[in-house]
Amino acid sequence: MRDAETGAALLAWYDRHARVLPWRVGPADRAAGKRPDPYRVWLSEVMLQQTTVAAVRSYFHRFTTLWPDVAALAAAPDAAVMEAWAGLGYYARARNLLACARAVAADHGGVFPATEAGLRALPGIGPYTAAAIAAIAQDEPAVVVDGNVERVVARLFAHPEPLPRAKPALTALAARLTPRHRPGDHAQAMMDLGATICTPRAPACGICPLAGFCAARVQGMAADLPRKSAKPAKPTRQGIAYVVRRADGAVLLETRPPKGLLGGMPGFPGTDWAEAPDPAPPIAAHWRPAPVGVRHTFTHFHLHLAVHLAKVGATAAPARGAFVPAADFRPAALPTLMRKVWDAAQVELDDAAQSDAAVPIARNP
DNA sequence: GATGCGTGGCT
DNA sequence: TAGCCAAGCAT
Repeated sequence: MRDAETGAALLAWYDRHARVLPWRVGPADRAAGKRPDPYRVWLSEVMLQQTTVAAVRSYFHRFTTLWPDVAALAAAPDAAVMEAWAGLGYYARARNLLACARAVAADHGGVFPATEAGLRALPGIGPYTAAAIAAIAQDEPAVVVDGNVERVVARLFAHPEPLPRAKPALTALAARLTPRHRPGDHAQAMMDLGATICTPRAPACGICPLAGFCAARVQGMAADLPRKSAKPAKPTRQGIAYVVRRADGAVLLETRPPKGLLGGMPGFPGTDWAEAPDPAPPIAAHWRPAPVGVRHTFTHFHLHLAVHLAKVGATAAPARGAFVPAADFRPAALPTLMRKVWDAAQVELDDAAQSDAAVPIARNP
């Protein structure tokens, strides 16, 4: 087979074209034997789960500035970590990140486990992330399989089986290419190739270092692989978000339940999100609808929210949530949906002030 | 194995 | 525009 030859061509390409990323060790340091910091590799890999490099950069910088090592992160308050994660999405990652940091600090002497199996046992570290840390930070010949690798090997071997059923077969194919020498660079090379050349649509086969090894290219079907089984359509759900300001400027917020959608994050009280939600305002007040609502799309449904506004007196007692003093309220600490709600609440009747996130209620069916 | 879980960019 | 997609994990 030409597996070894393929791997060599990939590493040769990587040595010339590796992307410069804040969590990577540069070529000179790598040649000098320097390994990347497992903490930074772990943090970046968790942030990169289902998330683009462009979105991760500023968050990675903020986290490593606030918490330069795993001990510092383990000692951070929950709310500070959730706030720093606000806007990045998939908030279970932030909860597991903190749980993992505390487990490493408490149970492993502040040092990440040296093996893939040890890493895999930590919260928020699944098969991909364990393999990535083991390969990149610890030079273990772990088989790293993410969406990029699946796509690259599906094309290299012209594997026609649709995902997710093809996952085990693609993992076996990826294992054939994984070298014992420089497995971390190999893994990063596969992912760089998938992100920049072997892209989902319109792959740049003309400049691909593996073009001569690619079965799909020979068959003219690279752009059609990997096949994917059809996904169900997203339903649309409705709801009302309630924005209450007290006379002193305090804002009524509640912390969402620790699990589930936007779990553990702050937000405005509201109805449930359903086809026919049950209106239950969190406080007695004179409510008026904001002139614009909010549209937001989650992974598995579209959401249209009406925004209802009220001002209340200094002694008003809410049935849900708690008033946050104006000085402590930061919209940036909210998940994006709730930031859109806040933006909509600011629009009042001034059309010129409408943000991109706010749309006229009339457009919400 | 299927489902739930965010967000922003791209076509 | 509406859908697709991105360095997945937990249950």
